Amino acid sequence: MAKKADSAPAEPVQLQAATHDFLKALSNPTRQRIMLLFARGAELSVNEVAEQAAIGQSTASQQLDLLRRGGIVTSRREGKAVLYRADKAGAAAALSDLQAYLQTCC
Amino acid sequence: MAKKADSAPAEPVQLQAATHDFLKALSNPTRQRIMLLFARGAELSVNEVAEQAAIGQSTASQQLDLLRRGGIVTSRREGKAVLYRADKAGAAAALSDLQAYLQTCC
DNA sequence: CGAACATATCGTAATATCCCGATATGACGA
DNA sequence: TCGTCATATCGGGATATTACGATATGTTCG
Repeated sequence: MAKKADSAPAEPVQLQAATHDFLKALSNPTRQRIMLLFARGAELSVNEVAEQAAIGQSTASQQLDLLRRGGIVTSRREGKAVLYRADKAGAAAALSDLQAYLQTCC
Repeated sequence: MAKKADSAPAEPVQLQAATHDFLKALSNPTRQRIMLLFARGAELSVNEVAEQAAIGQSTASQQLDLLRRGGIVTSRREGKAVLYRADKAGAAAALSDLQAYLQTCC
C-alpha cells in the first residue's frame, strides 16, 4: 500500500486519525488487559477473550472492534468463530507516528 | 541516572500507571492541539495556551494539569504566571514503556 | 430446512469526560 | 495592606464511554 498521498511535503505534525484511534484504544484498562491476552502471538476467539478478561461477550466484541479500529489487532473467520490476534505491524506504525508527533511538540 | 534500572528483574508487562495517564492525556484532540503549541521548546503561560488553543482559561488550566500528570509537560512559576513547556524526558520515558508493552502483547 | 453455536448489534443505565462561567487562591507592586 | 492580574478550583450541563442483557445476524451440521 502506498503511503498517504497528500500535498504535505514531509512532516505530518498532526496526529493521524489512525493514531488517535490507537491512543484511544490503549487508554482503557480493560482493553489493555485484553491486549496482554495476545502475548506470544496467541489467537483467541471473542468468547475466549470474554472469559479470560472477565467481561461479557458483547463487551468483548465491542472492545475488540475498537482495538481493531485502533490498528492493534486483526481478525479472521475460522468457521463459526472469529479469531483475533495482535497486529504487530499496525502497532509499530502507530508507535512510529506517535514518536514523530512527540518529536515535533517535545 | 540509570535508565531502566528498576527493582524488578522481570518485565513490567502491565502498563505503568504513568503511561496510562500519558495515553489518556494524548487521546484527546484539544490536548493534542495544545501540545503542538509547545513545538520548538516554546514556553507558554496558561492564558497564552487558552488563547492560542481557543479554549477558556479554566479549561486550559485543567487540560494542562492533565498533560502534566501524563508527564508530557512541566511547569514553573514566573512571577504571577505559570509557564508550561514540553517534557521531553517524560515523553521519551512513556514512549519507551509503551514500546515495551507493545513488544509484550504484539 | 432447522437446531445449535458464535459473534455482532441494539437499547440502556451508570459513570466519566469535556468545557464553561463563577469564584477562590496566590503573587506582585503601589 | 490593598488592588490587580494570573492561575486554580468549584459547580454544572452537555456529551461520550463503559458494560451489560436481550436480540439479531451469520455459520455449520444433522
